[in-house]
Amino acid sequence: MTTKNATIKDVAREAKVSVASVSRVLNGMGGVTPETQKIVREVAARLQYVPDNAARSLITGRTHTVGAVLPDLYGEFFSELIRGIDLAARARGLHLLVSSSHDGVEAAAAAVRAMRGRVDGMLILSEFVDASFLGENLPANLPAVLLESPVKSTRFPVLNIDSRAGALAMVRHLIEHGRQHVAFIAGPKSNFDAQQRDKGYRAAMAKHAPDAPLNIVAGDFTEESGYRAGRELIAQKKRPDAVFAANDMMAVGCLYAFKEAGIDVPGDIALAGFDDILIARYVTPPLSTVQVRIADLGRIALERLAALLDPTDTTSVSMQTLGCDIVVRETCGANLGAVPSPRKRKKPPNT
Amino acid sequence: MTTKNATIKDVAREAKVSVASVSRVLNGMGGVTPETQKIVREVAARLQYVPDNAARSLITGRTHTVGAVLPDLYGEFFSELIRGIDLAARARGLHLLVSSSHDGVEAAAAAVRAMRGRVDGMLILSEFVDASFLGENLPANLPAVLLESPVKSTRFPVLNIDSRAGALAMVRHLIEHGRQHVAFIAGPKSNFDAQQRDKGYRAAMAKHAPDAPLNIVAGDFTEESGYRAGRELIAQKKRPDAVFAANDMMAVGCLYAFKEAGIDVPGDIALAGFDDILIARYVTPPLSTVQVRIADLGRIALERLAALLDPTDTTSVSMQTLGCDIVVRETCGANLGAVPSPRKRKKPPNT
DNA sequence: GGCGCAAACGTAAACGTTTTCATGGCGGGT
DNA sequence: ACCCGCCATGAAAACGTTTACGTTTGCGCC
Repeated sequence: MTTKNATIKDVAREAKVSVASVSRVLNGMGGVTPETQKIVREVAARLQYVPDNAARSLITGRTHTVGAVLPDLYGEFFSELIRGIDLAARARGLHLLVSSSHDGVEAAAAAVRAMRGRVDGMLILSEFVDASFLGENLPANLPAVLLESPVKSTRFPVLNIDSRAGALAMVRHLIEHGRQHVAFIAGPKSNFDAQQRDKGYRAAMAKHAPDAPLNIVAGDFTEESGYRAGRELIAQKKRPDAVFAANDMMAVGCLYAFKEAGIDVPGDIALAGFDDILIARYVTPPLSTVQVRIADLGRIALERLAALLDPTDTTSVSMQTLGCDIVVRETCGANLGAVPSPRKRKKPPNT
Repeated sequence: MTTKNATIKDVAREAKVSVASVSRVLNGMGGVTPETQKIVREVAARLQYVPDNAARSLITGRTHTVGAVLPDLYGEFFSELIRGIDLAARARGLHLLVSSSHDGVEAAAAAVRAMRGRVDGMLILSEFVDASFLGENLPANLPAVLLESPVKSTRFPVLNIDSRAGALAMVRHLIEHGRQHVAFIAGPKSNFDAQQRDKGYRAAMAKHAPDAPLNIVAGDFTEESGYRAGRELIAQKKRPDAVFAANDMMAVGCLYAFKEAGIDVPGDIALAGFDDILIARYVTPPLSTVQVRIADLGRIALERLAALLDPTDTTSVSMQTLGCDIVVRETCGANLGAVPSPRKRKKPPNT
């Protein structure tokens, strides 16, 4: 009998009760005699009955699914993010519909629209999303949480990483450890995080090294651009004694440029990045950086969305910001006594 | 009017036609006058009508969604796999429901069952899945494709990475470049890939270095275990002149052990890993390894599943194996003239 | 002008649930 | 003994589609 899946009616017939009672039992609604419950459960198990989700959500209007709309996903950031979301979703009995890899505003809009009726709410991380985008594409009454977004909305919670504070802390740390001229390798102008990190750099310089000149070179988050930036910094007549890159990949590229030029890190120039990607611990010397708890970001985003979905929850829409921690390794020069040794990971990597 | 979404009936009423005609127009079934079509489309657009997926799939039995059940995956493998799947799914107008992070057979079973009625087919990658598991948990008639699985089934296509061949090629490569005693750091015994790599090592030794003894030390895919294995190998009275680790993380751990002991890599001992994780290029010296095209794995898996879903497609159920490429960097000692320089990545890392 | 046929269109059943409402039985309080 | 209310249960409506089938309409042809 693998040919047809059992329905609630089959269960009702076999158990000699009505479909209503079966539904009540299986949903734990009460109002059913223990004996009846027992029979129903037995029959359901025997027939391998599993409720049809389509029918269920047709009538209830709930899908128990949330959508995650992400940009072209690549690497650690997104795997960690999804991981955090997935874990939190599972804990709440929610399913996760992902839609990643859309690289333009059109693709993002299509992704959002296509989720209509499939999800109870959405998590959106996209640089293309602004207020008007949401107005046009998001179905009415569909809750959504925005990640890493500059939009200030009263309709949607926004969850951001406090990149600015992280950058500020790192630059201050460099200065407090004796560096005077801290240069900054910027990220793409259109990127929200890049902007925040730029602001953090400027704020730290203004506050803690008001006499030092700002020294900002362009970058685009790639290792290649970090390498170019590194060479550019070396060529300056007055070299900086510290470099803060807007992300780790650029810091790594910069590190290679310095190595190539025979510059000692951190002796001649200190270096720091942002993100704490896995590679950071493995370059030589290990890279000091700013850590973001990405899985937490995903988890919290999902929790906020879940709160929106829960009618009994009355927490108001708001904006929230997640702090980051600076991770002192060797390139920043503040940890010279450290002994390099194999690092333990919390979990085994997967094949 | 953000309060209620329009239904097909609203459209029918406004357009002064029946719901059947609206359905026909919107699904392009023909049998409708061009003028009527025009009116219907206009009204539908005006009301922002979007068909309800639940109702639709209730009646058609199709969800246009595929499920991906994955183990507790970390890092690159996960993100690349999802990436490949997602891209291919989008190309076919399919949605992707992911369920990862289940670490036991019970969790896997629950994940599979919960997809019942939500998906048209599933992609399953889990060490807990075998024939009896599928029989018990997979709903009848639900197509599925198994990834990285030892099961031989006539009901499901299986898609594997040819880890064995990759391992064999790498060990042969080491031997062909003058190494005699190649040691192997094994992975977890229960892991399918680890088993395959073990077999590849044995096969290569048997064929290309029949006189050399097998030298296998235990590991569990963690860096930590690689480090321990490295120390163990150093302590052997007759040290190997090459080490092949079953994955890159262990190779990295081993590399640290060798560095700590003042052993020159690849001068004294050559080293190679498996996976080509991002870190491999960044350790010093860069790690030679075996590359797996993970995104391709995901893409092909989805394509096979899509073929299963398409009733007009008659390709028969079968097993398929994906080759891997060896990546020669510096630790294997076959590329001594190489100049370290910043590597370009195809894509910028995110954030 | 009547007949038949095809095209356009409408009616209603069906999908598998949840949920409202009605019904019957039964126990307890007066 | 009677009535009231509660509890377990069942019947049926409702959710929004698709689609099989029936009905109308227009048209050509004898």
